[in-house]
Amino acid sequence: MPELRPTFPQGDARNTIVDAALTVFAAKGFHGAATRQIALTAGVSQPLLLHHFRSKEALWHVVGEQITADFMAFMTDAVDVNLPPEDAITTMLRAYLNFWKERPLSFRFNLWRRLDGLQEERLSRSETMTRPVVALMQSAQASGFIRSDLPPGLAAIMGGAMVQFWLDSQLEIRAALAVTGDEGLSDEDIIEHIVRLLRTPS
Amino acid sequence: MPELRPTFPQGDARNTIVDAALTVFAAKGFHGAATRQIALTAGVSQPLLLHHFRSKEALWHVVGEQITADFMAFMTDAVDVNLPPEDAITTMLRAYLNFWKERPLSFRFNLWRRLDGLQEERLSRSETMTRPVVALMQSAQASGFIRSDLPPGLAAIMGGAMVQFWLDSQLEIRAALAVTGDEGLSDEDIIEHIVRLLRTPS
DNA sequence: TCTATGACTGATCGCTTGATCAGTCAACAC
DNA sequence: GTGTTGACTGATCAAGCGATCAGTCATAGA
Repeated sequence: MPELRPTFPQGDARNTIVDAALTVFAAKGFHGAATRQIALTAGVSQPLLLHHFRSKEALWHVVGEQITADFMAFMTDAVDVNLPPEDAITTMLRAYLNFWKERPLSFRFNLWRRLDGLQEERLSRSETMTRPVVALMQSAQASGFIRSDLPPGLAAIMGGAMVQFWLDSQLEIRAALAVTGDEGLSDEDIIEHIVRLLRTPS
Repeated sequence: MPELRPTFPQGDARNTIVDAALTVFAAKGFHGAATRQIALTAGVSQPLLLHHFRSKEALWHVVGEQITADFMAFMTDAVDVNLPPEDAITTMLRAYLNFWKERPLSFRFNLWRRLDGLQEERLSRSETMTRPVVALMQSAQASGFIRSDLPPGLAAIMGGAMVQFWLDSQLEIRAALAVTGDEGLSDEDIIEHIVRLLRTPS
């Protein structure tokens, strides 16, 4: 017997909407995205979207929270603080890079979020995400691996800055490298270079 | 004799509108900003805004072009390639940092622009801005100042990435530094650290 | 079987948006 | 004067927006 209306399993429509929201928000930002377009992308009616989420703003918030949660879970899983410092740092940078690389929509959403979000929210989120990295740098410095003339907080930040920039501006960077004929750098090359900059000179 | 309508010198209203547009665009991005609010900020009527600029998009474009032009002029002025490598690089980083620091609105506008803009436009703009820096790094490397295991294009990019990140996330960075008690880093300290990372280890 | 709950939609509301238009007024050329 | 140009405004338009509401239908507990 044919069903006139597709019956989703519980919570399925909701997830579909969140996915569609990520797609549209990532492309156009909060103000550029229309709830109607998100609903269309998800294949549901626009009132349904507002049935599951109190408002457009609430939906935006849910998408962001999910990304943060995914990221934290992923990093917690990937980073092993018991590895020797070089491996621990390399692994962490690689995990960071891969997480966002595999989620270009989430990455772009986060860029929008940084501009739209409140300063305060931004700060607490950043602190949560930075604290374990700082601790890692600190112990790697104690063991002599990270150069001693660099405050560990700064080492964490600068490593992150360079990976972030590579993710954000890969096309531009390749253009800059092409000027001197240094094309074809891989993700792994970049990580190697970053670690070499941060470690104690031999 | 009192003038019922304030008579601006030629082009004055236009400039006032551009200034107001920078303020509102920087705060809310393209889609978040309303032409009425820009006009209100400028103290003129909204139709006047569209009299001077064909459309909201055209105004956005003019604001962006002006920022790019200002930046290029400023950097051309500030950078002296005839200085010894260390001074040249330090001067350049300092100029870059100061330019954006003194223009927080332009800085924020540029962040929006990177998300809204077309990939293609982004690429050509970036190349114009990066090329002289790469050349500088190249000559600084030839003289032995910049570490030889770093492609000059990458040195330029990583220096830029760290300054950019410092500008973009100063609050977060200070929070990260506070974890290990390394507060109170000045702009000058950051520049010193960046140069030390890039230079040939002694 | 009756009732209640909740996912879901079409129609529509009130508002804001970018843009247009008719018209005013000052400045300037002739 | 006369005419033209261009800066400028109030009124207004059509479109798009987020949100609401009445109503349908399937499910589940009594």
